[in-house]
Amino acid sequence: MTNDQTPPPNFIKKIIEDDIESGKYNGRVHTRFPPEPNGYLHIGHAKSICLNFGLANEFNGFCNLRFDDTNPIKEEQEYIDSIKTDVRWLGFDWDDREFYASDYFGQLYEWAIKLIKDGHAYVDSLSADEIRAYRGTLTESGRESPYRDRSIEENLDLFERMKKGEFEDGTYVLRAKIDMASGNLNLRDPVLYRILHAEHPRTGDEWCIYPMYDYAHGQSDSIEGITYSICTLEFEDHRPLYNWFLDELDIYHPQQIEFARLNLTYTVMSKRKLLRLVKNNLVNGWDDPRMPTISGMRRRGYPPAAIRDFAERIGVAKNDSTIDFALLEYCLRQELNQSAARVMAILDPLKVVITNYPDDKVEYAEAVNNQEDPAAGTRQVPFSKVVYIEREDFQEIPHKKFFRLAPGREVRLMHAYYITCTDVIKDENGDIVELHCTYDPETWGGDSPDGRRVKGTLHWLSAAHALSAEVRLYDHLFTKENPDDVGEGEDFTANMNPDSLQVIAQAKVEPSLAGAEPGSRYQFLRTAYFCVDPDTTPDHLVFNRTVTLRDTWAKVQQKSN
RNA sequence: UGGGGAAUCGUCUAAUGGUAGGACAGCGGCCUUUGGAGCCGUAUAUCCAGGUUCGAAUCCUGGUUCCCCAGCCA
Repeated sequence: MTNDQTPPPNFIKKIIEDDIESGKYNGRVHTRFPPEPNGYLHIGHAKSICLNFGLANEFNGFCNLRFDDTNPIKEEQEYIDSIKTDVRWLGFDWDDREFYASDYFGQLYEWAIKLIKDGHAYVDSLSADEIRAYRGTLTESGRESPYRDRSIEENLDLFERMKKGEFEDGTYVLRAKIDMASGNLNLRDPVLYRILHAEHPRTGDEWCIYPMYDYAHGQSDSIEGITYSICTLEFEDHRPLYNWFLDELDIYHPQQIEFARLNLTYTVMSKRKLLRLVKNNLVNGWDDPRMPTISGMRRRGYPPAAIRDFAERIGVAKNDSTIDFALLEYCLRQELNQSAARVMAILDPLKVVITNYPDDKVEYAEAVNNQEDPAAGTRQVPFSKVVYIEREDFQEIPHKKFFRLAPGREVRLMHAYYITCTDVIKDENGDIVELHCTYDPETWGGDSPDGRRVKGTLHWLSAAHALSAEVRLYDHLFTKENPDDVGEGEDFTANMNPDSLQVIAQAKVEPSLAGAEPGSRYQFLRTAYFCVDPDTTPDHLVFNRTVTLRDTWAKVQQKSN
C-alpha cells in the first residue's frame, strides 16, 4: 500500500530539524533501538522501532540495534534471537550495527574507576534494605551512607575485589556520589554496579559485577555516537543522571528525548503482564495470535506494512494516550485489501441443491483473485449441483433490510449463477437442513442478459469439491477497553474474554487452497482476512482470522434490536 | 512549597501570535458481481479563571486534573 501523504510532523522531528539547522551534530542523525532481551517484543516496541529506524531513514542517518543486556538474571539468548527476527520481519535493517551493552563492560569498568579516582563514586557496604531506608522518601531527603567517605584507595581496592569475585552477591555495590537530598530520587547516590554471580548469555562467567541501566545506557549511546537517545516518558527523571555521567566522564554527549509509550484499548502491554499470560497458560505462548507481541501479530496474519502504517498514524507526542484498537484494524484492512487474494470459504455451511442443474455436471467459474490488483489474475472455481452457502446468508422470514437469500428470492452466487430459493427443507426439530433452489442458465458468470438485478451476492462452494479446514476465530483478549479496570481484589485476568478464541473444526474452503503455505494471507470473501497457521499440515489446513471485514449489515442488525 | 512531565473533537494528532486542520470512530448518502473496497457529505475540541494584544490553543499570572519516580529491574 502506498501512502502518498507526507509523514506527519512531531516534536522529535522538530528537534532534529532545528539541530540540523544549527549544526549541533554536524547534520548527523544516529538513533538506536535498545531492547532488553528479557521477553518478546510487542506492538509498543514496534512503535519505538518504527520511530527510531524511521527517523534514521528520513534523515539519512543510522539506527543501531543494541541489546541492553546488563541483567543476566533475566536475559536469555532465546529473547535475543526472537528480537532480531521480529525487527527484521517488521522491515528494518541494522546492517552490521548489532551491538550489546555487554560489548562495553570493559570500558564501563574503566570509567567507573575514573569516577572513583575523581571522587565521584564509592563502594557501599550497606545492604539493599539499608540503602532503601537511607534513600528517604518522595517527600523526605535521604541520609548519606556511613561508607560514603571511604578513601579513594579503599574504594579502588574494594571495587577491584568486587570484580575479582571475592564477595558474595549483595555485599557491596558501587554508588555514584551525587546528592542524597535531591528531590530527584535518581540522584540520591544511585547504584552503578552490583555483584551478580550469574552466567551472562554473552559474556558467560567473565564478569560477576554488572552495571545498572542508568550507568550503562548513556555511555553506550556515547560510545556508538548516538545523537538522539529516544526513550519513553518514565525515563524523563533519569535524564539528569544520564547527563551527569556523560558530563563527569567528559565524553561525547548524545541527547535523550522522551515520548509517550503506546497504549491500546483491549490490550495489556507490560512485559510483566504478558509474561504472566504466557507462564500461566492463559494464552498459548508468546506467539499466540491474541497476543500483542510481534510474533503473535505475525502469526495472526498482520502484515508488517500495516504495523508500520499504524505506527505512523498514531503519531509521537508526550501525552499519555490510548489508541483505539479500531485504528489498528483500519490499518490492517487497508493493507490486506490491497494485497490479500480473495477466496471463498464457508464457516457455517448450509447445503443448497440446485434442482434444475444436471446431476453430474461440473463447470468452472472464473473468479477474480483481487479486484484491487488486476495483476493477481483469476482462478477456476468448480461449480456443481450441490453447493454450500453460509447459513447466515439465508433467512426464512427476512428482516426488512436483509437482501440475501430467502424463500422465493433470487440472489447471485458470485462468479457463477443467479439462483432462486424454492423450498426450505427442515428436520424433525424444525431446523433448516437444506435449501432447494433453481438456477438461471443464462446468468453464468454472474450477470443476466436481460439486465435484471439482484440485491444480494453470496459466496459459495461446490460441496463435492470443497476442502475441510480448521478455522480459528479470534477476538479481543479482554472484554474491557482498559483491562486494568477491575473490581476490588481482582486483577486484569478477571477481564479476559472467554470467547477470544472460537475454533471451527469443520469449515469448508475452496480447493485452490490445497497446499497453502503457512503465513500466506487471504480474504475469505464477505467474511474476514485469514492467515494460514503454522499448525497446518498437508492434510489439515488451519486458518487464523486476522481481522473481520467491516460489516455494515451487523450494524443494521444491532440497530434493529 | 519533594522532584519530573502532560492537558486541543469520542480517540489519536497538527497548528509556536493571524481562518482550530487531518486521521480513526460516529452519522447520512452515492456506487458496488464482497452489505468489502472506493467516493461524497456531516456533527463534535483548545482544562478553568484572569491578564497582555487589533488578534491567544500559542505569551503572562493564578488555579484544577491526570501520569511518572522511593529496584542492587530496564
